[in-house]
Amino acid sequence: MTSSSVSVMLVDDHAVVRAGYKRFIELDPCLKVIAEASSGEEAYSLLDSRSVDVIIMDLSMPGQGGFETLRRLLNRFPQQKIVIFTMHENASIAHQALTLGARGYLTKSMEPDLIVQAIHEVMSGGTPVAKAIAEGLKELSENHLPHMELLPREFEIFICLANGESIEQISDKLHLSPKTAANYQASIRKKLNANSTLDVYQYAKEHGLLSS
Amino acid sequence: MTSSSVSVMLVDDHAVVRAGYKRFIELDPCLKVIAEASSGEEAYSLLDSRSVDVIIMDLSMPGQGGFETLRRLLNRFPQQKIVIFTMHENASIAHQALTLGARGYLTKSMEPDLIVQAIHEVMSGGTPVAKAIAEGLKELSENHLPHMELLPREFEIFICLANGESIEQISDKLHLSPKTAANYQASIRKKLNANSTLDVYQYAKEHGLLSS
DNA sequence: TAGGGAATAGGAGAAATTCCCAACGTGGGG
DNA sequence: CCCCACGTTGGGAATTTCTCCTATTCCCTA
Repeated sequence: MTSSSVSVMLVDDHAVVRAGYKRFIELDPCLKVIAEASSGEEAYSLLDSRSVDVIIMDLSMPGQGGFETLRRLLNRFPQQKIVIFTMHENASIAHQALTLGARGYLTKSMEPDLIVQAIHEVMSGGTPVAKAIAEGLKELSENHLPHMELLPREFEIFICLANGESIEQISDKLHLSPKTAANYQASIRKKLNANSTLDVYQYAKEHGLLSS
Repeated sequence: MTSSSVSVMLVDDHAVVRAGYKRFIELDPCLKVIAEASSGEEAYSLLDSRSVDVIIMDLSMPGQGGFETLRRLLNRFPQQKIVIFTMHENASIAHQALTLGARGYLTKSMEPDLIVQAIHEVMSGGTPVAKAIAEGLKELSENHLPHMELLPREFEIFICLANGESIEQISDKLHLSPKTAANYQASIRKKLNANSTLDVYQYAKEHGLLSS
């Protein structure tokens, strides 16, 4: 069971959105929103003067963004419970956030009462993750990321593709028949579960595989 | 018509966010939120049974997206006052929305009380636009970027493409023949001087036109 | 009321993609 | 030493997608 009173800080750059959280969170008498911040920097300095049990934080914020904020907060306050609450329905992003130390990953499309529930879960040591995201995370299975099973040449061509090079440019550069390059592209897409050039690009980007 | 009482409908896919609007809007006794919808389709059907003075609508929504919703609503109810309220701080997007017939363009980073003020402005025939956006619009009319000469429909599809949606997804979402969507893609690529999906994506990214 | 621009979509040919399969080398295990 | 497994390379054929052109419809405006 949870403690009698849980203090919460909201971090979101949109005042209107914070008001939305707040309304739902305060429906639960155990929860108290005792601070709000509209940026990572603000959250950071607020924590100097008062501590809170849980921080609910958006990822898309002006300034140095959500990830950097998360990193800094946890660097200074390693035990701080921080739950991400964002519009990004993306398992790779969630994975990154959780790897950095977030204690939960909720999305704005969730039913509001699940948010309250999630706060209690965090307080009792759990790591609430939005259902759709949890499924995505499972698929990703860290040890066996899709791009790990690309053959050497496939990987090489994958990087070219992710950098926006065309089949023709690649086949030219690597002295391959355009056919071969196209065949590689097909098998790469299959292994990465990508249906388009953009998917390939985004896969690479999400996994930090881009040269640029 | 004096604003003794103004009826408002909120359209946003995030319940939590709607709660935020609502709290602020209802601080003004003249304004009454009499309906909420979480999608364009829902808004559309709600309007069959009741009319409202002003619709406050987000642009990023699942299903048929904000632009398509705007287009359809105004097609059916040409006089309907619709104000966009979104996180997109981008003048190009605002320009498109206003061209389609939106009566205002507000952003979620605005001071909440300005939203209330903007509703009154719309009721008296004005077109409230977030300050930063208004400045951006001015600049846009002075410069001339390739994407400015995309037709409304082209622009809409361009945004979809830049977000990685396939021709099939787009034609499905917008109720177009795949042929039509493909044709749009061709003319978009021509106008933007892009040769691939990735080029389109990168153009959008460089100009801050992406949803994510 | 005629004209023009926008939206929609079909057709034909070109291009890209996919899937299947074949050839070739190389290196390690029998 | 030989053979086989596997990575690499690409051809062929069927399929899908893309491009360019054209046509239709609708709506707005002069």
